[in-house]
Amino acid sequence: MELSKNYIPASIEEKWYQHWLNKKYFNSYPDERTPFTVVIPPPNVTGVLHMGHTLNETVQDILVRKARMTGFNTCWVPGSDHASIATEARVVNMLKEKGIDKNDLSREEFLRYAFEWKEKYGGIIYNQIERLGCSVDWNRVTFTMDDHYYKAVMTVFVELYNKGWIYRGARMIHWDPAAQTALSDEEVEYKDLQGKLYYLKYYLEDTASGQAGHNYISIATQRPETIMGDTAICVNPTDDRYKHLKDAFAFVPLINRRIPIIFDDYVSTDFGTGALKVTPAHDINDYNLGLKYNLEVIDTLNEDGTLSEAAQIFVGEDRFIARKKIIATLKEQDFLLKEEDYPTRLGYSQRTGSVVEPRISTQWFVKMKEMAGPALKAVTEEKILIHPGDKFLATYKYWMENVKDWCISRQLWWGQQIPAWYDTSGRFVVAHNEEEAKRIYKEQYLNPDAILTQDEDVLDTWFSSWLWPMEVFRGISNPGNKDLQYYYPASVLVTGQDIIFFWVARMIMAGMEFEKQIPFPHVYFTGMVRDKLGRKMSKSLGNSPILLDLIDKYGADAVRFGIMISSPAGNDLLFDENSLEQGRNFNNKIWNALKLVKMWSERTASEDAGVEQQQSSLFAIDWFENRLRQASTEIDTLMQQFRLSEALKTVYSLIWDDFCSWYLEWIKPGFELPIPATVYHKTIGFFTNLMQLLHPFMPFITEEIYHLLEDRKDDLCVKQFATILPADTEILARAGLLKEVITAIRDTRIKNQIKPKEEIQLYIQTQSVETYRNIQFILAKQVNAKAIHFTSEPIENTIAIVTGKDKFFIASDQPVNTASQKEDLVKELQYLTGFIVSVDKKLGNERFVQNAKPEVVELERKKKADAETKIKVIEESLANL
RNA sequence: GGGAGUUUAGCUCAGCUGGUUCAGAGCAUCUGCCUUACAAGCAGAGGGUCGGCGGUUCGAACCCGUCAACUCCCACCA
Repeated sequence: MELSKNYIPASIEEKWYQHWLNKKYFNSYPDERTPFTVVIPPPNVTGVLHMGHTLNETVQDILVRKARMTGFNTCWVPGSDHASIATEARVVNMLKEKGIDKNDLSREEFLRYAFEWKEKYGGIIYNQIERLGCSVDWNRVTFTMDDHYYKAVMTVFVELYNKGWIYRGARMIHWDPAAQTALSDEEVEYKDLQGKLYYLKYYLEDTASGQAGHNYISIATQRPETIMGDTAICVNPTDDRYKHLKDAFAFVPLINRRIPIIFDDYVSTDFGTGALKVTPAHDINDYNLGLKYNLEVIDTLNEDGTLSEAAQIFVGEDRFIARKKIIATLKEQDFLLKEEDYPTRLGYSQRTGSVVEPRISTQWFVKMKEMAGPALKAVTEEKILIHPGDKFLATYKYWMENVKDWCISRQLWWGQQIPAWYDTSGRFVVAHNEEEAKRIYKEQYLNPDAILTQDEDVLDTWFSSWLWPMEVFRGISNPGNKDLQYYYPASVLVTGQDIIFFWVARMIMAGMEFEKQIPFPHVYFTGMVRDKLGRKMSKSLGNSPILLDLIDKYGADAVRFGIMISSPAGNDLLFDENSLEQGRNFNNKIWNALKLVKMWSERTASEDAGVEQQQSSLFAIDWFENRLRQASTEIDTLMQQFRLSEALKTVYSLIWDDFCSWYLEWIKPGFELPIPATVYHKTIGFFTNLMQLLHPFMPFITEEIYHLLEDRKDDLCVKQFATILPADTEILARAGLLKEVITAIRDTRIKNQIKPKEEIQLYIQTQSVETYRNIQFILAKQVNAKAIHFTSEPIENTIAIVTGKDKFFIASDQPVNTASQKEDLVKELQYLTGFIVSVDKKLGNERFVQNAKPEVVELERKKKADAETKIKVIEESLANL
């Protein structure tokens, strides 16, 4: 069979994914095995997967594949999230481009468009998950608006409502004027920016005339466009500047509304002018003041962020334009005292990016306090472990302890419609469906003929996502079913740290509330993917690569490798295509190793190699066997600790360095010579083991090679890992010594400008000739020695090297440079002498000998002894020069 | 304003219970090689006051204190 020069991923990836699907390896059904369950954090149906998803899915697939090969019944549930506000925004835009205005559509018509969109983009996402090689159970695809899911959300809403944990009320909420909907606190992102503080004159009432007098009170504000909503001025009661203003009134500039001056210690005397304009409709603090002092609430903004009729002036103007115009007007009419720069923070809608407005609005809320308790306990009692823990534990705790009620209603169409039905007078009932609503209404209000209409609003996306680990197994819609019992709780949740509050915390709450059980015992937080300069990936910066392009260019395995190798656990990942290149190169390295080994297959022979070669090969096999055991143990441990990047590095180095650079070179037969059959088969076995170790990380190439190495009926994908045997450290140490000798001699060759092709004569002066007997063949080959001789005397006119206790003499055609040799040896000698001084200092210290552990002291003694013998050997060599 | 985290080679990071796996890895750099799998490769090398200062200890990258820089989260001061 002819193997291509380099590894070509495309057709191989396609072939094996299809094969795995045909074999139904990814489909899971409850059985007697222990389950390993992972539920995908459902990507939004709004678009394509970004690098954050790529990292996330790769991590999950590694864990799942490893578990599948370790005897677990693995079930990885894929799916997507309807992403209410984000998707609706996209669909509205898409319609706008087609010349369709959402407002001209009925709810049903709009939803038809939205579902079309979902079909299209959901498909794209699933295709990408497939291309990455994710071993998800495609029979279990779940969408957060599936019928059963919808039903589950209704059930949960009704249950919590009946428990008194969901309520409806007018509250100050964050309003997104672009999407024209309420937001939860979590959906608001704050950004620091440079704002301006405007100092305005509010003329005081002249008590005699009842009109504005000449005196004024100066007030600082960032938002002059809200003055028309002012209903009071507030100062601190202890502020001497304003004590005389008790029971006084002032007039709002431009509109001349008469407002009282009130006193409350909420106002700080040292900020601005110490006087605060109170606008209850547009500021949370002002709202609270308003409640306290029973102030009028004047909402001067429309839902779309333009000024309302109540503002009286600039009606219909956008809030930001209105601000500019008002400033100009205030200036003209001499109300503006001064303006100054002021660093401030503004809240932005996470989804639409527009500046949010605090606004009083009637919405639905979930009481969170009760649910926070058990969810906090689950983590503090370590029933749920967060990885990496130290970073997030405090954040999680703080949030749970200070959690506020959750605004769950959204003025959108795309999502689960709130199951509340109103009569014409505003009375309402909450029910699973309209029929039930009618029945309940009839019982409650004794009016069978009332016309009920359902609440227009839908629920926050996260109000469905928080049920994900349960409802993907129909846990809410079909309580206690077999799948739920078997698969829930999931084994691990892998997600981004940015949604710890949106999703993780709430899933834990929901799990504890509805299943009385944690949803997962482990949470693994991946970092954020940034570009190589550390910037966030964004469309506008153009630094967000397209996953499918990367897969086309490098192959899925290389993408997985690249993103994992540069992804330290829990830290942000600086994405650099360079690392994908490294992954591609790794593919080629493996591919070429395969080519080498396959070449030998045509030239196997019975044991007719020379004795030396046979011995050497046996040594190499013995060593690699144990190295493999050692590395496998390390990899296992690392993976259990979720240190996947380090585990991958270990496999990488095991394959590239140990297997390719050392082992294969050691057993490589001479040019066009046959290889002993046993050595060949051992090597195939090792190669297979390596592919198995690597498979969770790079599934495609490993499966391909698994089948190219030998004709097989089974597949690597489901090949179970064998029990790892303990490694023989003695053989590992001997190989270590051999490598050290080889490297030292190669180094010497280069330093002495001995051409790579030139063969040398190597003399070894050692006390233990036996050590070298069975590795002679390897040694000679690796340093390009024509022959190896053992000697008891130094050899004249050669280059001498000291490694450990042994001396090596290199005879070559190159003239021997005694001076440089001498220099090297003297340097080494100086180092060792200094080393002994420091060790002696330690050993001479009584307190060290007394306090340190005996092993440590013993070790120091050994160090000293070793150094002393080495010094002796070097001194001898120097004497000979 | 509150809290958490980070600081080790040019870059990205390991370094677990203080002591030989203690100063490491990968990438990058430099030198030499088209050596019979691989130049997307091979062989070799250089590179660090472990952020600063102080302390504890026989012994500190590691523990304590302090200062500095950076990052993130949370918070209603107009």
